[in-house]
Amino acid sequence: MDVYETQSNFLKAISHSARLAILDILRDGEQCVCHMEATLNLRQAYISQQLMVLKQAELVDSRRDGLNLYYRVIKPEVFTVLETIRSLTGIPSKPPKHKHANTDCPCPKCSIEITTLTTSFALIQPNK
Amino acid sequence: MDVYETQSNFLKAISHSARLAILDILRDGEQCVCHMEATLNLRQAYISQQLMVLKQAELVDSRRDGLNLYYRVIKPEVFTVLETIRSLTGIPSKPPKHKHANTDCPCPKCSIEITTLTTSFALIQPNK
DNA sequence: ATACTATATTCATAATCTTGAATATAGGTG
DNA sequence: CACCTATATTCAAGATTATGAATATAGTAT
Repeated sequence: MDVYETQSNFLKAISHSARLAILDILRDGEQCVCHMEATLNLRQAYISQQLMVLKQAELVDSRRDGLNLYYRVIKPEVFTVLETIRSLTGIPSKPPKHKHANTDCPCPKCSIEITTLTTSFALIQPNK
Repeated sequence: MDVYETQSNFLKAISHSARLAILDILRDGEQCVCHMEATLNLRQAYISQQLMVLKQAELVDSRRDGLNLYYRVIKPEVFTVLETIRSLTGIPSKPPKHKHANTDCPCPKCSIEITTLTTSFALIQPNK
């Protein structure tokens, strides 16, 4: 496969608002699906679909802990790309870490960190 | 428009092999369309279409000099993105500058620089 | 086993992107 | 003005992506 093809495939994997939002969540470390669901206010199946795209692109991987699956970014350079894009599009650099946008996520990890919760995020609209 | 939307639109503009190839050509400064045509071995109308996409994304701009239109990248950060993507996809960093892949470009600029020509590039296949 | 929870997969349709073909236009030249 | 050259635009069909809905599965707990 052509080098530009390889690169465009990679870019295509992240050229999607929901996937960008997911990656942004993973910026602060692994998170379970239920957490993304609660934070992004998107249906579970939908998030799972997008996670599969990221996984196929070998950008993320998951780890099971009991009932929950924790996803994490395995190619940290992707954050460099996101930061550059952010600056390119004139979006203020790193927004405040959004560990948890609400308290609806019941996973153990969230329950613990819930105490330090402060910020909330705008919902993303599916597609444009 | 949502921030992630803005970012994904930007990414979509560059998630295309022909456009990546064009940007790569523009890495070394402005170039006329005829030059890209000769270098990439793609039809003029096609290249023009892709240039319009890049232009709409405000990634490039053009300057006329006589009969020729010279395009240049106006957001250099895009090269940072390309470099990072290159490393992400395991493609050896900057390839040799490909000023001119062949001698078929008749524009004044090419005629002058033609003397230092050495490298050639693999053709890109439209789409995947 | 049964039931429950968290997450994945399949399917169908709509929306968007890709690309070739034909054609138009703008600037330059005689 | 007539004609050439370089580049842009329009159109249409095919390919790919996005996404909702329904459903499946894997791990846990009883």
